Amino acid sequence: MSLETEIKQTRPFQSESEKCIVNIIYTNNLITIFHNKIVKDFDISIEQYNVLRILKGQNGTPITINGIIDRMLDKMSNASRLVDKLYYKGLVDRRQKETNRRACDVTITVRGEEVLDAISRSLAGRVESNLDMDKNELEQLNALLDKFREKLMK
Amino acid sequence: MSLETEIKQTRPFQSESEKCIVNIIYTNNLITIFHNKIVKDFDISIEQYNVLRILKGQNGTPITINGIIDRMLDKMSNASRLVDKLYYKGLVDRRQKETNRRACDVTITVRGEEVLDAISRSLAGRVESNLDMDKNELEQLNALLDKFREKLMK
DNA sequence: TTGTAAATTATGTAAATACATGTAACTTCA
DNA sequence: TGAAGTTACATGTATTTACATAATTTACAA
Repeated sequence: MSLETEIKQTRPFQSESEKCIVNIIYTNNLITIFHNKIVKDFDISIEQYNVLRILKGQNGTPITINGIIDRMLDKMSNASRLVDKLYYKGLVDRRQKETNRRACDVTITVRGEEVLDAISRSLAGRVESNLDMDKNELEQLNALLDKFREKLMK
Repeated sequence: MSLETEIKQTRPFQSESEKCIVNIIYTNNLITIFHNKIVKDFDISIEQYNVLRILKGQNGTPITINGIIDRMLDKMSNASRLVDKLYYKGLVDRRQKETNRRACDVTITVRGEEVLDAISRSLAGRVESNLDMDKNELEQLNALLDKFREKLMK
């Protein structure tokens, strides 16, 4: 089904680039819907899940709130409060740095890793396994998205 | 700059499809940031802008709230209240249908069209004009996104 | 040292959102 | 006809978000 049909758009897109933008937004929304369904079962939000992923990626090295913001996909959220909520759920640790008492060190807890792994397994099973596209095609899609962003930021 | 570098991810992605998902989310966020900047000047939100676009696409034919929801990219939002806000800004008209008094007919006002056109011009100037990619590449990107969604929904 | 600016995070607040529920209008079918 | 179920939208409410501002610590220049 074409994008125009899916979003029930009557008029054609004015340009291929306009269509690209709408296409990315729409595809992202689909992904979000899938992700939402999955993380809801684990009682955290997508943003909280992303923070856990960042912490796991640190391999034990602590990271500050600013470091988290740097690595967040959606910089709009309030990292302080996201960490706050994860902290009260026992999924992350947070302590003042010694070298800089303004900053704080955040790490993922064992419990946090368990939850993250469970979510990742669930995601892999229910989303990524569906994506039986050629590796070539996926690489091409990634390359084109990279180029798209590069042009957009220029 | 590679996606891994941009989001400062240390570990490599586990699969090309995982990378695709993150890539789409990240690219969408960039688009959102651009769009946000632009519509803010016009004192409406992105969601409200999308509703105006849908109404404009109707070419004068009224549409119900359910019709709007059907066509919305992000079905999560509350269409009633979006229309409400646009109504109080004088950008849309809303009246009870005669054939079905539960339903309501929504149309864009002249003022609404003016605002929409101004935003579209601004977007075209500041976003789409940057996208000087080959038409071929854009078409390919669109096709790959279409396929991606198709697989995801399967 | 001391005053001023910058960095880092936390908090206050208004608005937006998600989700559940309410309400009125319509449909169906015995 | 009229009770039960459905549809279409509005509203209530708890949570989240965006944005501004505060609070604390650090850096640095005079």
